[in-house]
Amino acid sequence: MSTSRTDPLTLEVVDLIGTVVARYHEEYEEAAARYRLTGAQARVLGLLAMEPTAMRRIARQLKCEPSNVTGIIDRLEARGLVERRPDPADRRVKIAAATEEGHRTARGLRDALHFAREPLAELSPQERRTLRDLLRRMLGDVRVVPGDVQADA
Amino acid sequence: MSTSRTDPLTLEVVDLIGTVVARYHEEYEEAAARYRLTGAQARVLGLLAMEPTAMRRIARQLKCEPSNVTGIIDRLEARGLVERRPDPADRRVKIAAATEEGHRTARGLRDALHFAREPLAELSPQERRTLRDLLRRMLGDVRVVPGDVQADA
DNA sequence: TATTGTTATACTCTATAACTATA
DNA sequence: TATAGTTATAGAGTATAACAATA
Repeated sequence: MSTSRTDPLTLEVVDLIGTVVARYHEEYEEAAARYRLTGAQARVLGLLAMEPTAMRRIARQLKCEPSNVTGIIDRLEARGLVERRPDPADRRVKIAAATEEGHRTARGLRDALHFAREPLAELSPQERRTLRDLLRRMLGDVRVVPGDVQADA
Repeated sequence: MSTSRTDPLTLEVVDLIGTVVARYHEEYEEAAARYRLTGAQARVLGLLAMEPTAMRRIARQLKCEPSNVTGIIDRLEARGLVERRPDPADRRVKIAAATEEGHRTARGLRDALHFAREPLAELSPQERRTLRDLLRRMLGDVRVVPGDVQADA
């Protein structure tokens, strides 16, 4: 399989994707830094701005150990961006939720992500559709949309 | 500028790119872990497998402070994957280079990166060309190819 | 017993500042 | 004096193991 590994065209596309990945991260870290957040903190805040989430579930979404989430939430909570709430249904679980200020920060963070807009603005709607379709096929198309549905675990 | 920010098509493309970025990183970390390397170590080893490089330059390419490179190279050197050589031209600089085993590891690492091949294999040559052109335009086309030419500093 | 979140510990990456040896 | 690499230090993310509270 994959006779294409050394094919120049494939290599160039791979290289371009690498560039996209690199630029995406630069911009993400930059935007986070503007709010004095680390990448991990910004990522978690973004999650919580979508939906209050139990610690365990945050760990799954971050693909890290639950013990790490404690510290990240601690730091966000110390800055008033997040709060821990008890789960009425199960007294073992704690649900982390963005505060009002947390939501404001998450909004600002999202707006600061130039990458999401500027480069794509170069492309016409038709071209964006083409890009979308190619990316979909590249990713196998089996994209579970938002909620993540704990397809992990 | 950017009236497209809330346009569903653009949002979907942005989301797809986010998925590409996430998958790319997962695979990278996974491949590195298979060789008991951290992401940073794998990245540096990859660099050095291309070309022996002075400490300062490694820092620029990693976009981190030079002091951090010392530790990363220390750990790679302790495992026999990298060695430090003096620069005949300037006795202040040290040049890090991959050892034979370092080159072998870098090769294995590269081969382990399925992402580079599998997903692209789904696309026909014509589609890959289209994807290449779209990505090029998206990235502004001003891509300085490999060598990095210390376009930073 | 099993699970949730936490604590304790250790390692790596990161930035900052001060140091050394060259230049 | 300026630069290359290092050391020292501190903060953050990470994994592992052990623990309390709850299920």
